[in-house]
Amino acid sequence: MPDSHPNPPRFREIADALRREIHSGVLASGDRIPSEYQLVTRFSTTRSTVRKAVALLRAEGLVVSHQGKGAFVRTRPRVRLLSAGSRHRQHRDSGAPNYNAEVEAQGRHAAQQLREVAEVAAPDEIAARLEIAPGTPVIVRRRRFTVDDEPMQLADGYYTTAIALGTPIAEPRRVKGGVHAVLEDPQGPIRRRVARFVEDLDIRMPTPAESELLAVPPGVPVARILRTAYDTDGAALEVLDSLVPCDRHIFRYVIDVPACS
Amino acid sequence: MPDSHPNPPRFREIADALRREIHSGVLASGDRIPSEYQLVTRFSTTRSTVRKAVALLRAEGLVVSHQGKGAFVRTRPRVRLLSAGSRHRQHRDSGAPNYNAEVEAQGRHAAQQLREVAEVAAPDEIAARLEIAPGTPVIVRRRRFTVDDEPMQLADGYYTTAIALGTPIAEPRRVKGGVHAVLEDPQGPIRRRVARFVEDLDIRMPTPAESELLAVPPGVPVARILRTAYDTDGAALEVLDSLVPCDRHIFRYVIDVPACS
DNA sequence: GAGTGGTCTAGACCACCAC
DNA sequence: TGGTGGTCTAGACCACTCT
Repeated sequence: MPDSHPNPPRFREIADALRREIHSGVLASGDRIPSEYQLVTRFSTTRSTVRKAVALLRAEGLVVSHQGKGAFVRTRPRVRLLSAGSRHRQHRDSGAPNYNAEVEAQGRHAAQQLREVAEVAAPDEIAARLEIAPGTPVIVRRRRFTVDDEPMQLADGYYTTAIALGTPIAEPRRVKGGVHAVLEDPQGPIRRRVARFVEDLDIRMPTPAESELLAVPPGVPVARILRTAYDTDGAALEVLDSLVPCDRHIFRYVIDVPACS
Repeated sequence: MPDSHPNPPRFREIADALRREIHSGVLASGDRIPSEYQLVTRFSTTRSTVRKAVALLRAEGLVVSHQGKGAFVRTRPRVRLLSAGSRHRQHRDSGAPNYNAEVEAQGRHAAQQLREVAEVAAPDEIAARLEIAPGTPVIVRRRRFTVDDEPMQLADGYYTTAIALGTPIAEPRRVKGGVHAVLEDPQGPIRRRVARFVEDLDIRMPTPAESELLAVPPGVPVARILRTAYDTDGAALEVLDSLVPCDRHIFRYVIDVPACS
């Protein structure tokens, strides 16, 4: 006797019921949700229907499932990513200013790997921001940040050859004091002051390749951040192209309003 | 003769093939992708398998499907949301500084509706930022922003009664010149200067209720932004709680680095 | 080996759309 | 009316995990 599917469809009702239990705390972070067969009997339906309900929750980032073990309510330990001009110099000893310091301040262990230093043709978006022609050779430093051994961020720094060649920035090893220290070193060859950052955030779902690199479960968006650093004359010094999983971060921006109109 | 499913599963291969066609331009923005039955014959599989492949693309935000019509490659017309302290005063005549001005500058029509002005008990997150006890009565102004009649943002502004009562902020109508003008009006009762904003972005998948309010298709993340405005003494003046669909916006932050260390 | 989630087939009915 | 996507059932085999 198929009384058919009224509004809302069955799988949605099941997902709603589970979502309520998660938000109300009946199912806490890390708990295993009932197995598919348990849900089949509880809601008296078939397995594909409960699977569709669980898939919805997975797409919302509320649960993760592991073959052979079960489906679990996600935990979201998060790191705050802070962008604040006024604190930039205090923390610039890491390659990505603020990042390491922020993480350590939250009692966790931050690390970064230098994946590659190379000379490449500038991609369009990078070239536009560095104010050079697309395809011009540029230096790229590709890094990967981890927190407690979990991948947290991919960050590629781009520099014009005019700035980077002949400096530690173009060398395939870590830069003592960080790249910004080299840019600003009053005794160094560059001697420019970072006066402004412009950050563009594009938030979307990851491609399969990206979700593998960052080990993000399905249903978790990523932020693609293009941060351009300018000197006091308004010339672009660096473009940082980074990719961060949104479930592992909270973004915080501090914006000071000048007194003059 | 079931030769079973090798690595990668069938539905993933199908999704990959379609994704390549979308990214390579074979299927352009707005194009209809092949119907499910066409895909069934093309990949010689069953309908549920191709449906699962299309569901993946939908979850990635690459396609939207309409019952009875087909599935289409998504178009993403976007508005830039700019947060820059230095331009704040130039644009503050709208309720949400910068927003209207930014949109109009991009040649589109921005509008806002005042959904409600009410006195409510302060939610925890709001209370913490306003530096008052949770549950204390506060004034909330709930607004909805549209661009070319499409919902683009929900923005609820919270104010302490100490600040708002007896001012236009607590009145259920639009505030001439915007709320910030009232806060800063040198002839008005408040006379505080907005000196700093702190924005916290939490990016996640929407709840079903939220996706309905904002008319976001599945597979599109939302940003929940809590922006606190502080005066020159560091006292909180306003907390703006907003929700924006990420596929309709690009976020831009301009951060000025002070000269002194 | 029992239990779990992952994938797939085969077929059905429904709701919506365009002709 | 025929085509489209949306939902559901019933049953199968696989891969993984735990005991």
